[in-house]
Amino acid sequence: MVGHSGLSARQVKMLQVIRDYSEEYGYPPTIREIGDLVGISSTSVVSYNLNALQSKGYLLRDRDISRGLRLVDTNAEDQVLNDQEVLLSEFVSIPILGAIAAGIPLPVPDSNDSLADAESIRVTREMIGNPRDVYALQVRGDSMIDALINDGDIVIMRHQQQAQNGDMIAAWIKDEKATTLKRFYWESGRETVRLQPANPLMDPIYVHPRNLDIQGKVIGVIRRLD
Amino acid sequence: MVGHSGLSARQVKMLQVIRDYSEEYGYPPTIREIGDLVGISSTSVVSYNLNALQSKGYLLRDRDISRGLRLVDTNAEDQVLNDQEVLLSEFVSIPILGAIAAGIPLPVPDSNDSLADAESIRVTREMIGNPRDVYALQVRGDSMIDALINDGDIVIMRHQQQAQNGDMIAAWIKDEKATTLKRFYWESGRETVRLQPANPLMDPIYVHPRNLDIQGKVIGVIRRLD
DNA sequence: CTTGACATAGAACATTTGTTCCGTGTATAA
DNA sequence: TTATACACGGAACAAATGTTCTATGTCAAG
Repeated sequence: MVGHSGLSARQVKMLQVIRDYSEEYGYPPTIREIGDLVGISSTSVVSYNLNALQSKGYLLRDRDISRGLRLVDTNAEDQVLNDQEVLLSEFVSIPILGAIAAGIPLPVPDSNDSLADAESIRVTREMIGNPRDVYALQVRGDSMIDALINDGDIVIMRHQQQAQNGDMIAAWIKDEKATTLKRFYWESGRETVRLQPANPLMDPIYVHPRNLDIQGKVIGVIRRLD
Repeated sequence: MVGHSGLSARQVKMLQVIRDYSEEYGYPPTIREIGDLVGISSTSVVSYNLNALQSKGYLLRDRDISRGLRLVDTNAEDQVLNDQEVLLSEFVSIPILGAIAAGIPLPVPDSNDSLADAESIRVTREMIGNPRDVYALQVRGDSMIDALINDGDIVIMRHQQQAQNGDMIAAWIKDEKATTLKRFYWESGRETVRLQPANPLMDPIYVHPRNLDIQGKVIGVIRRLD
């Protein structure tokens, strides 16, 4: 930066401060902000020097406009943005077949559910692996809190009727007429199934296998906040 | 003009008006000026739509700052997209910058974090909106249970230091030297911030704004079960 | 020494400008 | 129907921010 003849040290500094501030925030500083950055306690002095700078042709002021400063010496500074690299990848469209809540049975996918007429969500393939028999459900209400799943979340399921130990499953408990999402463990010694909430603070429940209807395996949860 | 998915016609026009105005005057327009140029008589409606644009990632607002608007530059990104096929825009690769846990500060993204050397996760674009300043963190431990987020989950964040009411944010609470994920609410009457856990059974905590360091906004959670 | 231009500081003031609050209409779901 | 969420409009409010006014000190010219 050259050619600041006729400017006081203070005015040069003010110009610099205005440039830096504008660069950082995308809009010019206020009189008080300039004062703070340059070390001037009085707004009138800042205004005074801004007028001086204007009359010397270094900037323009717009009267009564907050931040109404325009640097005349606008060197176009091109900011280099670290743009996110966009990569190609495979994806799959998963139909959202309906809702899931504690009190209602899960919708069961059948061949009538074509992708065409259902709402759907697209995810990358690595999210789900093999897309066969995969569908999604939207969570209604907060009855799945124990599974760390909240209203509005989308649960991605694979339709299957068996489960292995440790699988997170969606199950219909017949006695209670309730749907639940829990991890499945077969307690061979006691001939019962232990359903373990994801939340470690919650206690597991034990059900007889005949009282249990496995609806599918949870293979993912997607939560979109806005 | 590409990539205005999810915006109303009014919001698209607002973006255009803000761009043109900033270009012409060197500083952004006020709410009332935007209203005049777009044809909105009420300042609250302009503000309302500015907040919508912010939550969709198109700009940043600085609270209580006159003309406190920063356009997020989608230009560079669009440039990349135009070079490639449209299909590429469906996916975004998000760098996983590190871990998040209650007791450790969050990693802060900077320009050194290139996509090349970080682990990354691919998601569909509709999951995150504008990919600028977006990064991901892997959750370690179960200290985020209150936020319905568990060990191994991946949290997708947008780096920003302000928040609006209702935003789920990642915050560092200085007193307690702890990171937390909660919904942000400014209690204007009490001059404090209420941090509300996602789990409705948990009580909110109240912190003084000076004791709070907003690290970013949570825009998504991804959980992969195997 | 006195005068006047210049530069400054502090405070009061006025305007600009963002925020909040209340009400309306509409579309959708219960 | 009723309830709810969303988008909007208008007005009052509060915070921010620019302007003005008075006063002080310096310095060179008369």
